[in-house]
Amino acid sequence: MSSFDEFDAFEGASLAARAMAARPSPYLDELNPAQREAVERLDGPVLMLAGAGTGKTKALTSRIVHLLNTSRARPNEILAVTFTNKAAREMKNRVGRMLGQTVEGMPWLGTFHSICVKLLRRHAELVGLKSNFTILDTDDQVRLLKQLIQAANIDEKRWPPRQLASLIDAWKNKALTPERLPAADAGAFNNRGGELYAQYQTRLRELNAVDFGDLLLHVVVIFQNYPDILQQYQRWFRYILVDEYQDTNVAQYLWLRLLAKEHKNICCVGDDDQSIYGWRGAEVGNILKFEKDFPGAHVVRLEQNYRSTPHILAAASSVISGNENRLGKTLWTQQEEGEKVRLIGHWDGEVEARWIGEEVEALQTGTRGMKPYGLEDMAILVRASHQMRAFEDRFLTIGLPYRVIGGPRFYERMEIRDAMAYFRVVTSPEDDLAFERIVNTPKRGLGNVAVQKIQTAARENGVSLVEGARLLLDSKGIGGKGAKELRILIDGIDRWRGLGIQREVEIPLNDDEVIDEGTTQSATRFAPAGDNMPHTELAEIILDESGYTSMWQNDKTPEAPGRLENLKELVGQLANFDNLQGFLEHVSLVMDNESDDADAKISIMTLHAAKGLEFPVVFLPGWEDGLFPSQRSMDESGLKGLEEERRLAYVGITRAEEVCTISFAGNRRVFGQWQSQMPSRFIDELSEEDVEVLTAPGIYGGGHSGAAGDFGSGIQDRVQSANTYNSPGWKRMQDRAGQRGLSQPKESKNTIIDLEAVSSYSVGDRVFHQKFGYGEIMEIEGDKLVIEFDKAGEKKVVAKFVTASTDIPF
DNA sequence: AGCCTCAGCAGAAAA
DNA sequence: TGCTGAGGCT
Repeated sequence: MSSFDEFDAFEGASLAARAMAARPSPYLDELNPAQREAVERLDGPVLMLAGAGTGKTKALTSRIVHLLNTSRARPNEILAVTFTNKAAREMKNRVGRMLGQTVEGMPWLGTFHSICVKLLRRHAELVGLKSNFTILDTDDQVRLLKQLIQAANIDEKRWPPRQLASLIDAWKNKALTPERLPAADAGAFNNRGGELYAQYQTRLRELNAVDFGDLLLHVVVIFQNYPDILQQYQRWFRYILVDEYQDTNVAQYLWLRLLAKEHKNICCVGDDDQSIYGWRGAEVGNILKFEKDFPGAHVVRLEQNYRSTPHILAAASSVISGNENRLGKTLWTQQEEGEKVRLIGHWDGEVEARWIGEEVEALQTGTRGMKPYGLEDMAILVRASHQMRAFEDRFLTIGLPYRVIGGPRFYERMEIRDAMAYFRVVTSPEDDLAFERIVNTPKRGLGNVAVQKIQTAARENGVSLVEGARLLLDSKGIGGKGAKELRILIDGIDRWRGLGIQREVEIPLNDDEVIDEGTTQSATRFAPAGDNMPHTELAEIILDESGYTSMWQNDKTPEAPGRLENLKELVGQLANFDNLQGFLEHVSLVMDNESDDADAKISIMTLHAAKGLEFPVVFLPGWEDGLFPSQRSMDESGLKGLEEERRLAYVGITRAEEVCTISFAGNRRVFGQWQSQMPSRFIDELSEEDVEVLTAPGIYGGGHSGAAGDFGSGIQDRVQSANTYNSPGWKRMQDRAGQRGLSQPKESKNTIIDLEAVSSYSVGDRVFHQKFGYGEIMEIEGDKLVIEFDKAGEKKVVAKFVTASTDIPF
């Protein structure tokens, strides 16, 4: 690592010749001067400091196009890394669009992890793996660690496997192998951390498996231990581009520095003000010390914002200016003035959700003196996911279509993981974790005792679990119904393996992947299915014959049909791959949960999930000290934590294009307990001239609600006794509250009563609801139905959200 | 083996 | 409050 200290000025001479063949570059005319500079300064280290909404992706993609257009590099000599598949996909698409062709020829544009998989498959043997290693996800990782903790006789109550998993993850993010682990770290986890980490790595090698952290770590280790291999890649990648540089961790940083050492043409794009993943190992320091790390670095600031109106931008700037360690940018815009950031306080979280629901409907019809907005133009961004529930409940009640972004990912669903485990058992004989997962799914009468026996048999003979099970059966070490079922399963696995047998052959790498010109490289790969059974068909056979499909067909829970749908989708996706192996890798690494559902719905998501997105209308609820900024974050990381929370606030505000509404509640129920809290300190930091304080009719407005009167005195008392809160927003709110405006009914007037939907039901009907499952109608009120759900209890739901059901109540 | 009850705990989350 | 996991009961 220290060998990096000299990173001298670049040499671009040999490349200048290539630039001779430059073609016209119309895309340059579409850039502003800063973007243009970032695109045209191709040689040497460049740091592109791109503020929110300043056309970062445009600059980045134009730069790639420019590299190709000026013949500085061939498509396969450009390394372009992103964090998410979504970002990689977008870059690919945009470059393709600009070039007017597909970018099949950019094999090194992808996520850190997908690129590392590619590298690691080539050199797996250097870290004791085979090139067809399995990639474990967090769940497998935790199950494995649990076994190790149990074997080490450690109380897993006091020392939970999850905790060890995150420790190991953190170490890998810092590029610490077990050997390099500092004593202080090794002493973590009841003094057994280092030991367990080493055992875990050994076990992974035995299973021919890696976890996500290994993908980077192994490659870094290979680069560090095999200079000749590193050199090959250093030479090959003439130009390196990195997106979201502020999110890189130590391992990624080392990886990049190693690769950039030869040509020194590295362009990192990022925004220190949007660094919100410190808890995930990201080092803001990486971007802050870029100029030191890469001497001669050129810094370009993109400061013209094309997204938000001036008030929104100014409010965001005023908040972020509270942070100390910043590189500093001044965002500006040419847009016209627009709305101020709107601020409103509520009595409690429920009132907040109700108010936002009504406000959304008002904005749809344009009754706020603004143009009407569609639901797809609006988003609610929360700090913690448990805040979402209040909105879901409310929106379900008033029949407002919404979509939650971020939930469980497709491949994290139980049925997908089960199906994949079956495929893994068939394709990788050593995959014990997969076998453990499916051995009793569906139920085969193979419980704990049976699995223990199989494990013992496997261990004693030094074979995999499948082989252990076979031996156990042959030696009659297991009997009864379980034995019969186990035999059927083992026979099934043998048969499926036979059906899907892939010819393992040496085939040359694709031309565009060749790294070292001159030598022909090849790798052991699985040939595309030729005379074998098509793998889609094989997949269906596995799922059917194992009884997995029928398990869900016989399942009566409301989720079952959806799960079968997902399985169908999974098999459908298979058609896009040459074989099961390729598919498994795709699912663990690439498959995400993007719903292409374009229906008009308001989006609900966390602030973290919102990074990179933008919406005309944004709601930012829950700005209360303790929730946002999060108490836990401040307790654990002190000022650093607070600054990251502040950046999160900045990210939130800058998602808004035209209307940004911040709100807080005086009281909130957290884990069933009522808590009252102060408005967020970030509210004080908003520049007064960019904020308009709203009062909620019907809440401040007096009238019938008992809570109305309480609000003023309750929160005021707390605020005055605390005597710390004197924000401009708060003072104005007090003034307004004194005025006692008009009272208005609390229920929305804009909900169109869909009597047609109601009239098709009567009391006693059985119905089905997407979220709550089956239930019976108890009462009909207007356009709403009171339904007693079998699982979820009594709920009031808008009629159009349920469908008639013919199922029999159990 | 599988259902049920009770205790414990609760964070943001890419690959 | 509501989910998860472990252990007890049938």
